[in-house]
Amino acid sequence: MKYDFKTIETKWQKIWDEEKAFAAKEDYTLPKFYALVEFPYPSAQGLHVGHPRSYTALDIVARKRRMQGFNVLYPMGWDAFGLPTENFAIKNHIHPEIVTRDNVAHFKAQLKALGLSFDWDREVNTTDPNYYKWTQWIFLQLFKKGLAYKKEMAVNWCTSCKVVLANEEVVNGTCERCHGEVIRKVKSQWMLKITEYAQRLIDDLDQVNYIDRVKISQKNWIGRSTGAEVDFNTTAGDVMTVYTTRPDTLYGVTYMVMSPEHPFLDKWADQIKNFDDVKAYRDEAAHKSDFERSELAKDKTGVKLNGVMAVNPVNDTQIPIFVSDYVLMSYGTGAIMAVPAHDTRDWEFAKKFELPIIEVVSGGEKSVQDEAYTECDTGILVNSGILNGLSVEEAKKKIIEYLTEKGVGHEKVNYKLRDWVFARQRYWGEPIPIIHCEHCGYVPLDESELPLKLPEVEGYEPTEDGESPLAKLEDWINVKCPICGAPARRETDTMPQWAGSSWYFLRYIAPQCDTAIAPKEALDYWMPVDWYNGGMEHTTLHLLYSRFWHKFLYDIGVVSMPEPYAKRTSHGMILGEDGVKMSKSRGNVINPDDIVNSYGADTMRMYEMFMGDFEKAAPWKSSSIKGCTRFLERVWAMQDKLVDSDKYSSKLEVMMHKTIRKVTEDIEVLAFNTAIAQMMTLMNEVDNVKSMTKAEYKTLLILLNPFAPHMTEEAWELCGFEGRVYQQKWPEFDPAKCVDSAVEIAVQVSGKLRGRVTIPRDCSNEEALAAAKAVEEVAAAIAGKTIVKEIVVPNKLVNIVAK
RNA sequence: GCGGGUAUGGCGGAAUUGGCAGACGCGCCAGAUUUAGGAUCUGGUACUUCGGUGUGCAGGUUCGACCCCUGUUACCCGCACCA
Repeated sequence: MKYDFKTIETKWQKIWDEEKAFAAKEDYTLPKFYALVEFPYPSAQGLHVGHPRSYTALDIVARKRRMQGFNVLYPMGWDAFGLPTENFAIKNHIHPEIVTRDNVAHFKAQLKALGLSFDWDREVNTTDPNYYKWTQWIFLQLFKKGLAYKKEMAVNWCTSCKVVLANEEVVNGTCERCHGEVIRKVKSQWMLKITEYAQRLIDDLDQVNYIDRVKISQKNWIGRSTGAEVDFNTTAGDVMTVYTTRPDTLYGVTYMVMSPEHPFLDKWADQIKNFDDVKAYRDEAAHKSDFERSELAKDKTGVKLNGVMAVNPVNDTQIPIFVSDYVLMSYGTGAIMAVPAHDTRDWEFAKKFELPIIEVVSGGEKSVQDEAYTECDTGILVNSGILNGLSVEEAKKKIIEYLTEKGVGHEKVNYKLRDWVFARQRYWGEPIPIIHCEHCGYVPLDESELPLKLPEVEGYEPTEDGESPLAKLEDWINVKCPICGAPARRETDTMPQWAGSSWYFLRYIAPQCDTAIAPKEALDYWMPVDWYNGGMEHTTLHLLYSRFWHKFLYDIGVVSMPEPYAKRTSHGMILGEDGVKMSKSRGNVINPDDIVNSYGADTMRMYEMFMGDFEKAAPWKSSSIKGCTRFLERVWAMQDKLVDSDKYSSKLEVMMHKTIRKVTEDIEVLAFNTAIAQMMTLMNEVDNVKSMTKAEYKTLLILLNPFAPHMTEEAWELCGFEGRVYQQKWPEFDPAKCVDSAVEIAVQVSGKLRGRVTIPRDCSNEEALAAAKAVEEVAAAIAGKTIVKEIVVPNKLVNIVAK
């Protein structure tokens, strides 16, 4: 009988819906398993073949867990706020809500066609007011705890579109859309104090099971460093504090550098004799984009301050101060001490401005006049007063003690992590529930007024001066201050797209709940997420933001554990057939609908799981798909040829146990390709022995069900087996039955393979050696030689070393 | 520049983590079936001058190295003057 995937797949998808086969149960006495995949942004392009790679992988895990007796929560939703939808709305004058609704419907149909076992009753959508009510609620809690605040921030400003751009929209220093000039402009923005959680975000990584490279990228992004803050007196009177990771090189400081944005510059305007030059330099720097400023290859530029000098606290030497844009206001104190002998950037600057270079750590290969000696951990301090003769490590310790004692410095930890800019001047995002009153400042909306719904607007374009389109709605903006009743104005910025995805996994637990994110009891039962899979592109920001919010919710008692995800894995990207990233412009995009239509969902799932190492990028290969179809059809065709027995046959028993073990274990480590290979090997073996019992077939259908759920259910039903496959118990293997009674071992002579011999498993070393020496080629190779050593690796190989 | 990753047949990839390199699949070759093509089935398939040689390259450790060590090259991803 031909396998008609179209009819069969639709049939089973309908049955699963009707039977609510994959609904998570609200029985908190059962062992639970929460499987999570990143919810997609429902773009107009529809599903990408990359999405099902992740979804199918955890679908396999979820289906297996259900058969292993777990109460499984495997949900899906939509991260639907965002720019592409808004841009589409602007261009076509269609409400983003309608665009979103259509895109979601399309995505959902595509996902359903793949037979993924999501619990669709728990679908969430970040743009649903019942959802973003709680996004806004969390923001209010952050605000009340002082973790949300407003700050003047430099933003990317397109001078021709007159709009604020996100960093991702700035390409090579120009606007992504119009290629106009992008400059930095100061704007007052909502910020979240994620930096307050920096240390905990590092420390708690020890509690979770993330793949190493994810932990490493989290740590690198947070960028913790230890060093010291050192106070330098200046002839202007003010104390200039710098941050350094190398306080041991303090005697090598030959000048100082301030960031162009440093507030002391204006303060010293009268004392700086060349203030006009300084001001000109600062203005120039302000007009440079981030890209221009950070372009690595560029020359160091700067202006020396005439009339103000700094004083080195360790030797009272007067040194010049420069202003240069290689020093960032946003890190450390916005000013540095320059040690050209031991820092490449300082060295370049010193060479250009002909400043002295003093070696304070000896041991470099070249003179410090020719090259900065930066990797000097093993060096010895010289020209350094009280530090002379010490190692770098000792010198750091001693100088910090010295500075602390004198009251001019102390040890200091710094992080690269910045506070999170939590505002966009856009329409299609969650309104920020804050009212600004002249008298009372920023006043939070009362929680009873949540959700603060997005009002209707005429157009979705930002205003002339870059404000959100909400700024045009005078009726909506003008409200009374909730505290004093005076006229006040609503915040018109909206939240960034990251907001909704920072806590969505909590909402799946009770998507309809209108009194809380979810009942505490339910949160305590389901959290943490047991297994979260997603792309490498989200391993820094999304993971960090959501961990931060979760820790905050833990601090205020909403959730009971500090980390949201017990385990995090990452899938590799699916590349085009040409081995490069799929993109419309390259024309190498594969549409998942086409694959499902011509091969069926089961083949599509199998292929994506079989195509390569799950964690690595893999190129799509249309010609390889049929291997999976062939395998499924071979399994399908077996149903008419079964031997009526409820036992494993002696011929296949070992193979069955081996297969159960391999599939069971491989799914746990995301090795789907080898799990499938093992089932293929089993089918090859069935061909060899020319028979398969009903018991063997049943086991195979269960093992294969998570991968190819439709075909296996249909075959199960046609065979007249009881119930559904998804209701079966996951098969168990007996380790003792996974081994053959005889093994073929390799025989080497002096490390070279000379033959093979079959011996009984677990036989003695003597027996193995005797059998090995009896092999013709081996005997020939050792004839006339002295045997120096004999190595026996039980059940694997014999190595005879002969001279 | 810094951080992370990768390198194995014609191709995608396996290899119990120091013990038979190339599982499984694609492709290809031959045969069967077929008017033919397609589909399906069976067998073969790293290279080889048949001595051997082979896991990017050069060394090292070991009875034994895709695996460990040292050096090196190429490519991919992320970050970008973080003092």
